[in-house]
Amino acid sequence: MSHDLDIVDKLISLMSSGKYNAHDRLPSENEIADTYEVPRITARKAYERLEEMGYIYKKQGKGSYVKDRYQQIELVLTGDVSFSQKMIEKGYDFQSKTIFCQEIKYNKKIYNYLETTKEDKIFKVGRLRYIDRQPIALHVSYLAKSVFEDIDDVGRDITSMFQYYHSKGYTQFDSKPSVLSVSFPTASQRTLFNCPHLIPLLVLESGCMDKKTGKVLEYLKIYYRSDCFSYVLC
Amino acid sequence: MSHDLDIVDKLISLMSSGKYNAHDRLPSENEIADTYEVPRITARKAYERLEEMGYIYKKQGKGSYVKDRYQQIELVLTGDVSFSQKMIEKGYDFQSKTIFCQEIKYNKKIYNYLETTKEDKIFKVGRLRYIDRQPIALHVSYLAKSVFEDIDDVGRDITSMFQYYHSKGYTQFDSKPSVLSVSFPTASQRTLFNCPHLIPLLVLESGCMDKKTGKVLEYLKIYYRSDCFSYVLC
DNA sequence: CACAGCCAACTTGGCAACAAGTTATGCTCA
DNA sequence: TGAGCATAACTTGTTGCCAAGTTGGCTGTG
Repeated sequence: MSHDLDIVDKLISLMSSGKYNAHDRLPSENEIADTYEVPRITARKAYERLEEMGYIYKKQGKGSYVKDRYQQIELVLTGDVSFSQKMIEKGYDFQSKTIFCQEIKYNKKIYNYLETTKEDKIFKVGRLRYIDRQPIALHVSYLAKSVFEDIDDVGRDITSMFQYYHSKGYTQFDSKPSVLSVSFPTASQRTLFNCPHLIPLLVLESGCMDKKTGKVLEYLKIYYRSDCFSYVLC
Repeated sequence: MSHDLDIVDKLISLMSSGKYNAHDRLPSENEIADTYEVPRITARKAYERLEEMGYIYKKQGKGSYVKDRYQQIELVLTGDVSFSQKMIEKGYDFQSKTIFCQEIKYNKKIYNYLETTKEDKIFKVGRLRYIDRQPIALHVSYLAKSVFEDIDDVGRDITSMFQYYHSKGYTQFDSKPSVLSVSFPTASQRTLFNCPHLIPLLVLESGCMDKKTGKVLEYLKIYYRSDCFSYVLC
């Protein structure tokens, strides 16, 4: 017991065990250094990590405090029902905001996925999802202009993707296989989510097809703050 | 562009874009400090973070180098087929080692899940999974002694859980709903996985029931190194 | 020329001293 | 007595210096 990561573990277990509660003041860096018999710099590093992991916040001249962790929202990972509908059904204070709609430069993977050619244009539509006014998920939909002619005009006004599909005459859908992975937020994602760097994001890649024709309508990438959710598979 | 996290982002994008490849030597801390016009301590912090995220390794007196990232193994998240079978079918160099089998102290959640009482004993069986000799997943099975009388004797010899079930007369199974979450490894998990602290773990909680009687046989918790896998949902 | 050894110029690692911010106490003065 | 200000004792934040490790080139010697 001497490395800073050991102290991180220790403090996390003390916080989750209830020894320290939300907004409690933690021991000062010097106290930590004394109790664990390490130089202050080690105690300090431990606190810096905890801050980046979203467990604590610090106030210069005052001390370090336990952060209020977000509630764990149960999220069912299936493609059939829209995200907003799921959230509203569960009774959450849900909001959604479309934050961008812009053309992307050529990208082999996405163009192949949408079964389109280099001559086509593809737009990405970003929608930020809020629960209790906190941004907790980012949906990025990639749509081809050859399929959705007016996407560059109306993209920023889309609130529900399914509604938009309906207005284009697509009424029944198949979901393509979903791929899950974990990543860390980039600078812009950190800004959007207003979150520390070391909060991992759960990334869900999927797609949507028209059931009748089999045409690929959308390539979808969803980024979830992993500290806000637990995910239920069926 | 001045914070250490911005430099982390920048370097990650340079590495993934192919500007720096595996085992390439990265600019020294001082060079980073000069190019981004920050004090060396900032450059240093950025490198420390990258090291803990598993992107780079450092050699004192020599420099910092790009780490060989693990291949992404596609893992299908369904409870029907055993983990080892899936891996072997895909042609991976797969190994499994049972590393512990011990009684746990009373824990309400697990006891309830296994539908047993405080008088019962519950054992946890830990199996570490290797691919290409690298530990990449930890399976922890919780089994009740009332269901598996000889678990404390033979627990350490179990290689396949399904085989063990068969030997007890259970032949057909139902999988309970799976819950997914993300966490960071504890000290012991870090030792087992031989990994830096900031590699997130994907945690899959599930259970196994006997199809005929509906009896809950097992509470299962699987920890996957998130940097080794991409997960496919069906 | 060949080779051994030394030294200088890099690298990362660690730490101590100082800076800045906050608070509480106690002193001064009306 | 009471209000206000100075100060001391904490807190976290920052920086710069030196130690330790590695490399490669230069130099002296056979």
